[in-house]
Amino acid sequence: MDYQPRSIEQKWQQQWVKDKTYRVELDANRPKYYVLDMFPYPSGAGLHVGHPLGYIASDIYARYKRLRGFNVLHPMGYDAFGLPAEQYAIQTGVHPAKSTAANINRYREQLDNLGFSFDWDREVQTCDPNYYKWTQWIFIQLFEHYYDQTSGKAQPISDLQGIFTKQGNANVKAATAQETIFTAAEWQSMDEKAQSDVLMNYRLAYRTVTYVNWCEALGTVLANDEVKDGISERGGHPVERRPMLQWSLRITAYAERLLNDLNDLDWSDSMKKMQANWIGRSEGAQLFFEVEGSDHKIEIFTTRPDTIFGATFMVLAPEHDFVPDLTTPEQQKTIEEYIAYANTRSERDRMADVKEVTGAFTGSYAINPFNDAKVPIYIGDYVLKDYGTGAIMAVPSDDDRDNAFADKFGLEIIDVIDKSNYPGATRSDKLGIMINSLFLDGMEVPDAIEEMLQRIESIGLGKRQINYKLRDAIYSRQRYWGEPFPIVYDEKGVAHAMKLEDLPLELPDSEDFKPASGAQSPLARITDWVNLPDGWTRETDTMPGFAGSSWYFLRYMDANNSNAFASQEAVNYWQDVDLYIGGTEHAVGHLMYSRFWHKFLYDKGLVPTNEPFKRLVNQGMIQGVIESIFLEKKDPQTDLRIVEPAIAEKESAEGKTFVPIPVLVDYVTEYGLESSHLTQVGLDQFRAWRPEYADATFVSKSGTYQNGVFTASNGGPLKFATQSEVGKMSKSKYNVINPDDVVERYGADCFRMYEMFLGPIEQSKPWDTKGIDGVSKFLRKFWNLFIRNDQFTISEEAPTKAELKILHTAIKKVSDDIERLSFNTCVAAFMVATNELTKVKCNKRAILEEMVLLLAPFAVHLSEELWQRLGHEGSVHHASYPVFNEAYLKEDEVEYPISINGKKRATAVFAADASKSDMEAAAVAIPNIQKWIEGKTVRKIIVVPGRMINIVVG
RNA sequence: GCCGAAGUGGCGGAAUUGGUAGACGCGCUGGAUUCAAAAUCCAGUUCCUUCGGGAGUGCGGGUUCGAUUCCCGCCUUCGGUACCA
Repeated sequence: MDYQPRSIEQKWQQQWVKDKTYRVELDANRPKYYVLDMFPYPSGAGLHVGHPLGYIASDIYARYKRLRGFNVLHPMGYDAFGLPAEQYAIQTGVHPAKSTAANINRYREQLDNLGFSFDWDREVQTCDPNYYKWTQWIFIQLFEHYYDQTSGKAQPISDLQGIFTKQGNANVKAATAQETIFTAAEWQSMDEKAQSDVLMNYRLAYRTVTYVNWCEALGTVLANDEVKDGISERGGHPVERRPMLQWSLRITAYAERLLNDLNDLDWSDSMKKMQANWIGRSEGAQLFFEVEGSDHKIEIFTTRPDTIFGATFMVLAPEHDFVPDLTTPEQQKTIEEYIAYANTRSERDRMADVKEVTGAFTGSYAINPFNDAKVPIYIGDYVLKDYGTGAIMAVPSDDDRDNAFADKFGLEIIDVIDKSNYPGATRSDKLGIMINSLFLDGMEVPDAIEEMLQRIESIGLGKRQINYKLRDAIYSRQRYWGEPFPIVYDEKGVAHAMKLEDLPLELPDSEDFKPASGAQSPLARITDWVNLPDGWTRETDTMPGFAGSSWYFLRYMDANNSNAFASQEAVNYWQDVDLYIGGTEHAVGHLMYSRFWHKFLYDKGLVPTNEPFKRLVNQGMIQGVIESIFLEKKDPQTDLRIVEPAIAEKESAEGKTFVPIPVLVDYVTEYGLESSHLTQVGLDQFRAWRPEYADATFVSKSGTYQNGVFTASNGGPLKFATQSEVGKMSKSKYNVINPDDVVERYGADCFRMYEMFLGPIEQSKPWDTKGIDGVSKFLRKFWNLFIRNDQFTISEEAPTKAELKILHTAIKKVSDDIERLSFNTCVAAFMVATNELTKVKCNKRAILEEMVLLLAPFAVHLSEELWQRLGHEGSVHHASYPVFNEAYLKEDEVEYPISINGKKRATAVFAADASKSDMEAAAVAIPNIQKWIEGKTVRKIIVVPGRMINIVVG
């Protein structure tokens, strides 16, 4: 009766589906627990062994909580709208709906293979109209609300219209782009279009012209978090800044709450820091500089009002509205040339040479409000249009960039801070004593900042202000495969939200999904869909990838509800996510947007909690080994074997350099692979293919490779040498390992436990099958505890004290470690217990039954099989967790390590209740210890009961 | 540059509150079993050693009876971020 994982696993997987074992219902009598995984984007490549790492961890935790009596919500779904499916469609002509459905099926098979306890009745797919109906609905809610700073929450736009009609906007404190103040009479005299334009400045979902990240290759705009290093995160295409009419979400209205509420979350510090950095709060002053000979007042933001006497010039962003007016005729040409130059620079170019400052003089001068000094006004692209006010006062003495700019243009530098008391302080540190600053002279910098803030406010020059790096989220995509906007425009171009009863607005089925050149969405070409009666038209952009994922965790609570995004009963019961497991790559995108939407729904009273994810854990990546092979040759001169690493070149500032490869291994024999598993990736370099990609043929300068034989063009013997490095698992590196293959060979229980055994869940580590045999051996050993003479045999005898100790040590260790998500040490604890039980030949029900329960969250199939063989009717996964009893761990005697000056020299066994003085005396008497004390004075003896004894001699 | 995390045997890693450093597993060595191999089982496995002992958790210092753990200063690696005024 050998352990046969595959047949056991298939049997139970089918049984669980039949019995709906993992179905979960709202049950007000039981406490809830919500364990969530970040749902996957179903890509064409399928799951590799890295994906399930987090899913296994969350599954173990969910099962543990279930055994502990919680009503556990543990769902799964698919983030199914988005760019990759569409890119694939464009390349192959396969409709995204088709390829997405096929990918989802494949993911489901792979997931099912691993024995997860998901309640599939709650599955969501973001591309399903029944789902995105509510994505559209939430968007409409955002559209129909504004952020009222007085009440500190979102309020209906209709309220705002009421206020405007009665009193204008002067007293409204709101997150808005509206600058002009109007009276009630003025509001009433506006036509519908004008009123709608004003309201747009208040709505949480609004449409306006903004500078956006335009990606020509993808034919769409991207959100800030979808752009990395000036290129698109998806595909790596160049991105440029461009003004376009776009939908945006006013996430900045929630910046302060998004920042403050991080404090109460059980997230890693680094994750909180990442979000805090992204929000980027800074305190300072907003103030105005007058311009000589002009009515314009330049508004600036500064965190260093103390340095204003050192402000020797000003810099505006090249796109700043005042630039044309401030440019003098003499400087016209220079400025135009500079703006043209700035426009040609892509984001990537700009980032590539950050150290290089560029700019141009407008010819105009501003007046320093505190000393009436005339300071020249420049433009420069190191000043960003959309941060602060797009204009700065430049203080070259205390800011590195301003300093570089002053150097380049030969501008005056006035020292205003004496840093001599602070050696090592850098230019931008807020340290030192004010000089050359009239009334500030002699003050410390922090005091000077406060003094200036007060003066600025008291003379009405400006006010204190808080600025955020966080920008509003650009919400339009000029793509096909996304949620259509539930927005229609009337003949005057006024945007109207669709009514709930008309939702979902389904994505029209079209084969014409390629992005258009220019900024037109593919939907714009489906004219009979776009054009409505009476000259009304539909919005043709679609929503971005983060739309559907910003609220999916709420839908799981009541996934099939057609009257609401989820019933209030369900939302009030399930509340929020207790444990959320997923990758760090979503640190600022998905996690920020979800928190924003959740807070908005909270303001509306639609969800009971202020934050969606109480505890967040980021699982590490499982990396692959990237194996490269080099040709090994004989050097004709020295007759030594050499490796020619023609491809191992490094590009650096000095040009290309070649790196010698130290490894000399005959790949073919060493790894037992066949040479047909090689493919050429460079002149003399090959990559090790997995068997499923076989059939390589190539011709190179060095020779010809065909049918597994390499013939060198210059004759001579050839071998392969390999070099390996650790990196991301990716199809292009031929290092993807499919979990199905591992499961086929070792079983799903072994795969699950091995992934956990690899190391801490939060750590990244390379996949390495070397250790899997250890886990496989353990499972067989555990199974064998139940087998005597090839028969399933269980003894009803009462357990011994020693056996109970083994069991309860395991119960304590495993449950403590599960609580702190330390699954690798859980597996070790199971191994220890199993080894010990094997040693004492224990097959008693009283012990093994509890062990099966303990193991159930990990080896989900094996434990179910054993549970049944032990004679139980229901599923082990609906049983209850073993109860730990401290009494079984109590020892009569304790072994103490005895140290001399902190170094262990001997051990001694004492009764558990031995007194300190007895132990001291006995310890000193031990011969081995005597030897060390001899000729020295015992100064002190420290006895930590139950722990150790330390003798201090001198 | 800034922010964050981490450096422990041949390898993955353990040590939860400052208390026996190296649990557990892989690998390796020796043995049993076998015609033989696989599998299994048993023993050993941080390094050095004159076999008394000595050294040892990235490096240098400090606090402590006692430091992988706390403090100060460095080094390295990996993530994040980047003209944010």
